Amino acid sequence: MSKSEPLVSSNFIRTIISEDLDSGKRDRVVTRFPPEPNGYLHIGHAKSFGLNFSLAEDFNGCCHLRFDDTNPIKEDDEYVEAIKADVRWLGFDWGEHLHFASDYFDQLYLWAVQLIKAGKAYVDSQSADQMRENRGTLTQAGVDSPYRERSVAENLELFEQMKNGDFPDGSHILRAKIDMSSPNMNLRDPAMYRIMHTNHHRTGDKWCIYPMYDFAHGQGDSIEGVTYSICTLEFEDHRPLYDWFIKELDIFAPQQVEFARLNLSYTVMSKRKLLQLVKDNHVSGWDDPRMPTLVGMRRRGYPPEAIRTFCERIGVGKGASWIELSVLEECVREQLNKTAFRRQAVLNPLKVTITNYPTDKVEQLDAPNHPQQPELGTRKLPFSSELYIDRDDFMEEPPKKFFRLGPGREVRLRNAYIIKCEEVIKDGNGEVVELKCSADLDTLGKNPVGRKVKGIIHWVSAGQAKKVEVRLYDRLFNQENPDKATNYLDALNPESITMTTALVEPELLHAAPGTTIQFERVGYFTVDSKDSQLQHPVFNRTVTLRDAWAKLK
RNA sequence: UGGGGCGUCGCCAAGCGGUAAGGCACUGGAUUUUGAUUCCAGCAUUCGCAGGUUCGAUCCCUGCCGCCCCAGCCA
Repeated sequence: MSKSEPLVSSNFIRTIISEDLDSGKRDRVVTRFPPEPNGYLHIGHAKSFGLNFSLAEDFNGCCHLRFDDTNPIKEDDEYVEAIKADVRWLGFDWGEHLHFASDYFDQLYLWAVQLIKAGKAYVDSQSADQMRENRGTLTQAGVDSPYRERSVAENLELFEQMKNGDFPDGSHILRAKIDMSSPNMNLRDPAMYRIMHTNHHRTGDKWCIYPMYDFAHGQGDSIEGVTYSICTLEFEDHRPLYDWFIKELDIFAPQQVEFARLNLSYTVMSKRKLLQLVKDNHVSGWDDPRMPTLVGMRRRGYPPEAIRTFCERIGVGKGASWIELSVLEECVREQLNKTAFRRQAVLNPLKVTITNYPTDKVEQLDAPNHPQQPELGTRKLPFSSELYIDRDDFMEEPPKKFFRLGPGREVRLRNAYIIKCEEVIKDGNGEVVELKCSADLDTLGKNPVGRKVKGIIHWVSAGQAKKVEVRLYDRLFNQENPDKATNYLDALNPESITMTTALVEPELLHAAPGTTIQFERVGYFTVDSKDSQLQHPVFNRTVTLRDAWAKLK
């Protein structure tokens, strides 16, 4: 594999694979993404499956999608379908390789019997509490279970009875016989099978015993011929157990490789916490645009290409890392800047009357859909004597660096004329309610001679503008790491959503759900796919534009 | 404190014994009918600390220090 110009930076996993391929230790690359179907995928999962799928792509191998459905009480088909949709949305394809750990339940059972016969597994009849007590602590060896030396025949019979449903949940458990004094807790006779009289989303009531992760994962990898089983750091301690089962069973040996999971500033990634945000109505659902879930980001308007770029850009390592939100946002802007049509929208209107423009005239100006891509065409922009501009673009007593509108100042109306503020009208409370301006009607599509006008502001024509609902989203949490708060819920940003109405160009009323538009000088906005109705679009702010002025202030 | 990992710029991250890539952020400056975009420039004499090996060490060795993970019949 020689890449003339590496698009992505190298990482330790690529190095391992390249070396294995060169030395002949491996002759192909098979990876897998193994989610448990118990919730929605988030951006952290995207890092994981992005890694697995692109590794397979780059090394001409393949990547399987396998559902690790070994714990029926938490799993559901709803999640299976949602996960498949999310992986596809990001543009990855598992081809024929859609698998389920539950496909292997028969084989796993046979292997468990094999280990019992070899004296490597036994049925323990201690309670969960007793087992915990006898496991010892981090610095103290555990003690053997009183049932550890049961005969093979007795273990075989008990295990069979477990399978047949003769025992209630929790009464017995199958454990691997390894070493109760191992410094690695995972090797202190780990559980292999537990009794659960629960209906499984795929196998129904065929089974009432289910394998644990440790007795299913590596074997699933082995059955599928996975060469690299890439997982997160917390499984490092499980690797000796992973290898132990493979060795004792004498089956094809995949290699487990661990990398650091993603942490994104100003958000949380744990499924438990995301679930709580949903359940306690801190957000509107898994697909709330503030959620770090893929469904949430999709609804927010983040393009899949941006998320893929993000996953490549952040790299892969073994150190617990925190990625700044700005990295993600920049990926989103980068993608949207290339594709989003430009439109004008006023979020906080201030009336402007053009005193020297006929009151009954409506002019249809031509404005480009994209200033850098003329091939994307133009649209008609209505102009009249009554306009709205954004309040932020006017200051009665502007500071030196402010080059927008102020009394006696000139400014360019984007895509239209240069105007000059002649009069400021206030209401009884002293609040500015209207600006009377004159327009230089000789400045359409050209600059005036003899003077330079630096400021450019956006606007809409009052008579033609349409009112739409706009939701301004901001980070969900106030703290970079919400877990540093006593309770992460205390770090919730009370201003993570602001509802408002905006005045927009008329034709935006018909924008299709899911399309993203740049409101010039404001940000990117996506038509909400859930709450928008015909003639009543709801716009989600996907991300703001970079704002040098905001920094100057 | 037993075991397993990790420490390279504010945040990520290459580098694998020959004298510190890149991205984000930040700072200048140019172009611009988005204070956007684009462009150009700047941004670690130094790789947690202290020793050692070597002609030469971020890369090897030793010892400290700091951080993360593990005691589910969850994954």
